[in-house]
Amino acid sequence: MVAASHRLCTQRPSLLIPKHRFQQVSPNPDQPFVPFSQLQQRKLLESRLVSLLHDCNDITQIKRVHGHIVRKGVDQCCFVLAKLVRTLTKVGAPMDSYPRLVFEQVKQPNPFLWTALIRGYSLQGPFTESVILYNCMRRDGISPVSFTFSALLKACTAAVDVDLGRQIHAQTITIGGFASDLYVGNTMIDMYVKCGFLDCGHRVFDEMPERDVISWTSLIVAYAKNGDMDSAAGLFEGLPVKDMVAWTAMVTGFAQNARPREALEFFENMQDGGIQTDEVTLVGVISACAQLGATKYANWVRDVAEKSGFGPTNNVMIGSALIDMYSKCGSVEDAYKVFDRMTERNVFSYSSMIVGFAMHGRANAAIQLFEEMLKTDVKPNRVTFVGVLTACSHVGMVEHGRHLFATMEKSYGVAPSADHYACMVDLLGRAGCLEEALELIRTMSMDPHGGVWGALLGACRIHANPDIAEIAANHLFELEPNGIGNYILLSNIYASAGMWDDVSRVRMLMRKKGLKKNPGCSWVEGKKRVIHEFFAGDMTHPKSKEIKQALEDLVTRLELHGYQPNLSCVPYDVNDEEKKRILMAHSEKLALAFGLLSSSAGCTIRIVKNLRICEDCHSVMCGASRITGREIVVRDNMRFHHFHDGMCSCGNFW
DNA sequence: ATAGGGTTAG
Repeated sequence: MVAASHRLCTQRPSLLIPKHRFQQVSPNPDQPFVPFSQLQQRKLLESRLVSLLHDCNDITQIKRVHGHIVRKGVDQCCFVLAKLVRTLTKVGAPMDSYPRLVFEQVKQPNPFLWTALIRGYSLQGPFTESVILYNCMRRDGISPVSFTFSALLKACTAAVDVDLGRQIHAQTITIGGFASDLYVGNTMIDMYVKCGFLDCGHRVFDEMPERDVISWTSLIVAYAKNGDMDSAAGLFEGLPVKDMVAWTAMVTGFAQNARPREALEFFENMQDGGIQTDEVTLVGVISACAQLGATKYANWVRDVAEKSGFGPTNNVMIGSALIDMYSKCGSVEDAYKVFDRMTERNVFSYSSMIVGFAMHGRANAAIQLFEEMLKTDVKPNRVTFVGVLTACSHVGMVEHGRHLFATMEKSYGVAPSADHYACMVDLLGRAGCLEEALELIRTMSMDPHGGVWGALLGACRIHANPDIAEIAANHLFELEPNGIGNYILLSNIYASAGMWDDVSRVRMLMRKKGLKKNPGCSWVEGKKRVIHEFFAGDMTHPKSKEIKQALEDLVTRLELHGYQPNLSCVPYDVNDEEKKRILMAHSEKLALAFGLLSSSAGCTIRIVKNLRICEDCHSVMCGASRITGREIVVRDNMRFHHFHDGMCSCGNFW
């Protein structure tokens, strides 16, 4: 019985119908007309019903077909009903209601109908229901099919339950041959890696008798998510046939691991190879551009997106990614244009825009947009609050921030996380309330992370408070033993307070740990989307001579306007001449000089820096914007600085 | 049936 229905169900009769019909109508006088057998007619009917179900997109359509099934008297046909259950699952009908009822009305469900139900629960949960059903199925003596195991493994993945997954893995081996099934193997890899057992996933991969591009891609993604792009690239290299999804996994992997240049490199190779691009690829590429801050490149990517048919008006994800990209490329206006054009907005779109305003010091715009958002159906999330609180912090709106923080859980259902505490510490700290900030940390119900203590340490630098700085730093040294920035910040705080013994103590500590200062690096976009990169003291650029000369000329002019090099920005114990030399070689100054040389008057100069901009460079940028009449936008690792006519948007407070 | 997706923080 089981075997018979099995044979019935594995056929895809829809492809056979035209052929049968053709044979019937072809005139052949030698062959008498043979009517369809009852079985043939029934198969024809079933395949028609299945294809009807295939086109159903909502529950009313499905109900209509169901009525048809009942009227035609095939309401016990498991093949058709399995399709019905799968379709119901697809449109999101709750498993316990309609799909369950369909299943329970059948006297002898076949493996496919069982599996359709198991699969439904593995998508919607409760995931234990999938396992219960599997056990019932075995108890009734029904043999599972490979699809059954895929569905069960998917439930394990969704429930992040590797123990159950291992049991099912064992079953696929004992029950007979299922472990060598390609689909089962692929789902198994996915289960192991999503549960965090990459090595197990790799072993399954190694043991599979047959693999396809999906097996490889699952592993590539797993390595990428683990931060191991080199292994991912090694696998990708060995992948015989690379499809769009595999390429996209590489592009996205590099983007997510802060290696935007390689992400773009892969994207370009992908295009050269004639591989199609879809919205998922573009999201990765846009995110890479955002990290690079490369405006011309960004505009090109936007063109590519719109030519491929994806723009802010028809795709929320692309739109939100573009908002982020334009904000990070220094143009909050362009970001807002995108936001404005979007026909559909979700929490990502709003949060990205709010964060964008905050980054650019447009706190009022951020808060206003937040209030606008509250009038819509879109609910704020953790990120939204990080954005608004950051905005308050940058303009010193202490009271507003306090109020938001106090009410966010009650009014909006977002419980403050350590990140939000970090924002509050930043807000209070910048406003000079260092003790209150420290007290707030002490009241936290969760463990404060590096961000919280880091915000306090940063505030101590602004307000020159070495005592509290020491408390914050000690926590940071424990939490982030290799975070070089913390040591430098603390030593700078001691240095400005003239506590030289403590300065050398911190330096000793750094030396003992073998920590070296990250090299400062800035980049600026030249002509033709080429990105020019400068390290501190870097003389490797082909135009180094001109750059050095241009910088000297600029500084000479600035000195006439009262500029004096801020020697305290050099935390080394060297003479003043040497300090001046070091200051003149800061990467952001090199980038500025190159930008002035290589762009025409009236062009905004956009510079991106990997570290926080130093005070001396900040004042040079201010001065340069005045005497050259240029707009200068610097993105450092924290925020944006818009220099215009001698002033900066950060209000010299960063 | 099975693979790829956007935002935050010192």
